[in-house]
Amino acid sequence: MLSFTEENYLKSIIQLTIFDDDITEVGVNKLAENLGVKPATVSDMVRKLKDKGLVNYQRYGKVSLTKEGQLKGMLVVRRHRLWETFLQEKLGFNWDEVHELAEELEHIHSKKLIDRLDNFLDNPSFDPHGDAIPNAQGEIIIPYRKTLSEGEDGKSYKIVAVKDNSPEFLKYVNRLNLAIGDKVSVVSKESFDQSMTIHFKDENKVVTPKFSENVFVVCSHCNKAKECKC
Amino acid sequence: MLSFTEENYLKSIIQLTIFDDDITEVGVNKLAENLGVKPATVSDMVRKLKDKGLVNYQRYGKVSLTKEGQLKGMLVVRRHRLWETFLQEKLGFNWDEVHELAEELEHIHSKKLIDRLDNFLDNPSFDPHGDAIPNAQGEIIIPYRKTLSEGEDGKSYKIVAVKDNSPEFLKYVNRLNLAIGDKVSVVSKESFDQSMTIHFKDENKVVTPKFSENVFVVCSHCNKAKECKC
DNA sequence: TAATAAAGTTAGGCTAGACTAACTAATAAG
DNA sequence: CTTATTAGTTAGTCTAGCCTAACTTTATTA
Ligand SMILES: [Mn+2]
Ligand SMILES: [Mn+2]
Ligand SMILES: [Mn+2]
Ligand SMILES: [Mn+2]
Repeated sequence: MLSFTEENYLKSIIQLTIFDDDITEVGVNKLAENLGVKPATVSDMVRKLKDKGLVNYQRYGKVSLTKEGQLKGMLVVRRHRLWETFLQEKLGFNWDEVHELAEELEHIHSKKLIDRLDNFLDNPSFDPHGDAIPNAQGEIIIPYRKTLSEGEDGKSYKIVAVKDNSPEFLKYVNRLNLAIGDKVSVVSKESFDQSMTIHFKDENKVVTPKFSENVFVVCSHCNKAKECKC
Repeated sequence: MLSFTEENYLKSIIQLTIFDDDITEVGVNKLAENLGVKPATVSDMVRKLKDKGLVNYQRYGKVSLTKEGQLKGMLVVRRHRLWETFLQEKLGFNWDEVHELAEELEHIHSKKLIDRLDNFLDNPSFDPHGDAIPNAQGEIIIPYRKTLSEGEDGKSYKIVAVKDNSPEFLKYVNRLNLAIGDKVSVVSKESFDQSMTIHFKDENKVVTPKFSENVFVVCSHCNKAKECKC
């Protein structure tokens, strides 16, 4: 049975590799920063995880997940995202509140509990932030999405997810009166500073790249990001 | 913020004092046994809890809860019993499975979460084992109950709770085909070994004191344990 | 290619929460 | 009232997970 800490390491490695544009390995310093600990601490732990067969690693090398490490990590992600969904769907929490609570709930191990929760929620495919929920086998299908910042002038998009999950960002999205599923069209892009004018709900608004780079979209007509010929 | 361990100590002290026939203090050895650790460990921790103002204690003395310790402990009990209720009511777990899971869930602190859970469950008064659920202020009303072993010949009772919460005991109750809310009448008591013949669902069955001492009942007519004149 | 910077490791130390072994205080029995 | 028993404490040790400071390896850049 893995400790909270070990699970958080695996989850962090997943975020920095599998979930980050198909990079397959990550350095100790980056991992340390992501986990909010010092590199020295990660050095130790990563050796421990290697001894347990959860990561591939050798001195001065990069870290990646083994098959088993990935499975265990994905199950943490599964629990996290199912609890987030529960908190929003059943207890009425806002999408900017669920992450923090899920950080605790994700460490409750019972497979039976989590599979029943899944069922209770009608086997959701996505969490409140639009992120895919891994299945009970730890498999995940991440649909291809692009960021709003990649959008083209005049085209219409549907918001499917957000990259940044911080309460600050999510509350800003709330204030803009936008949510997952909403449609926005790109009016114009300013090449000087990457600011963008977008149109939604009968209004034009200017957003910074900090916003548009953190919003995932697909074509509002064909629901695709790649290979859209609309 | 209290650690898991500290919370477990407070909960344990509650169980051994407030919930155990109004005894008000408990010794280090008993506490150690209840927590599954050695007395030396408890000696240390109890001093720490005293320094934090959560227990009354002095060297070689007994341990009891301060006002604050009792409040904090009762909130753990509240969380425990609400999660047990959730697991049974919403996720369809059996009453013999919920305790173990609640042991983990009870340590998730968010007040907002637990109050919303309470609301989601329609503010239940009792958990799956018939135990009262403390309110958000840590107050609890424990109705007066007697054990089936105290029952009188020929009288009819309603099962309101169980004392032993172990899966073994609860599964035995299941096999007897009994549950909270069921009516049983006492046919006869054997003074030699305290065995009891009880009648329910058109059947007579003999039960040992190990059973009858762990089942709480009230009069099936007036719903009282004390002052019943039926 | 040599110097410098960045990345990563090691050694030693800290705290929480557990343990064992040896001790001391309180209580019960004779 | 003295002794034996039980209850409780202390000292020292261990592990997990963190830290800092000093060091080493790898990568970058002149
Ligand atoms: Mn999250
Ligand atoms: Mn999420
Ligand atoms: Mn319980
Ligand atoms: Mn219970």
